[in-house]
Amino acid sequence: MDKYVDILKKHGIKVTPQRLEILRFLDTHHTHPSADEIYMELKKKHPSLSKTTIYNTIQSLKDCGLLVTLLISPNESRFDSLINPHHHLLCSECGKILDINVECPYSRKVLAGGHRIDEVHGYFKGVCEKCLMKGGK
Amino acid sequence: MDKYVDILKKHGIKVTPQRLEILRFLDTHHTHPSADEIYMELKKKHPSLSKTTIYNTIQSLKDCGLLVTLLISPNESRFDSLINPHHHLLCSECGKILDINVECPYSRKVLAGGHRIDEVHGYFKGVCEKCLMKGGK
DNA sequence: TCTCACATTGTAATCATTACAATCAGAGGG
DNA sequence: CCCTCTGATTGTAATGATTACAATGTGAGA
Repeated sequence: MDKYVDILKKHGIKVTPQRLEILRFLDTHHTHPSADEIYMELKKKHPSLSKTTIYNTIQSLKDCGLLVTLLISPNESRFDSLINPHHHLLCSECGKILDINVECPYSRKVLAGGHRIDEVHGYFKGVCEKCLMKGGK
Repeated sequence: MDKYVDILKKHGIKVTPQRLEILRFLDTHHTHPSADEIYMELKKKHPSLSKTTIYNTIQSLKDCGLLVTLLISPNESRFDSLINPHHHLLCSECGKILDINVECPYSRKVLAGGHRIDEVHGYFKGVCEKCLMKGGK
């Protein structure tokens, strides 16, 4: 049986082909795609797919804690299937979003000051190593 | 002479009443307003103000390094006049964005891995102390 | 097989932001 | 003090991501 069927069942949401495809895509492509990128890619194999379904499914997966929304791109939301907490770098040259695994003292969702912390996001903006090499900027 | 006149001159951009008002508002109201909130507030005193001017000025101030864009709210950009780097908490109860002054090892724009870092953003999502007290959530 | 709750689809609405063209303003030169 | 010219401001229209909504499809359990 499919690994992703199990995951959906375990989280108590209905298993559908669309949800399976979206979950599989996010789990195997850690490119932090936008909703439109997911849509364009999956439409190839599943032409009747609707963009509304993308948004609905993203919401469902988020509710299950299987997905996080990255707030790094000014134009659109990017999505990342949740494995372990990590930070992200948006490269202003190539536009790619890279995973950054730095030690973060606040990843553990603990914070002084009496606030309750549910999510921790760490974003860097700059130029990635590859572009620095290429462009000499 | 006005403090804000000096700031604009020092950064080599033209001094205009609109820019002065927007800069003053951001410097005296650290509520992380959206473009619309700035617009609504300043329109009271300056009825001919255009929303395009808000966006243009925000861009100019950003280019000068006087302003940073917060991408913590899923719906819109929030703006913060830059004093010292700090992190932010978005409270899901009251919707307010609070400054969080925690020690962050990456605030100094240094990062291993060969990438060039220009901006560091730390976002927390949760419930602020005040709402926790009130709601008992 | 039937049924019903829930998922999917497509279209239309919403809303922040950007593009663009016309007008305005103010610093500097005559 | 007026002219000029560059850049700022304004208003309207376009863009594009996301959401709302209504109609249709589907699959698990009776």
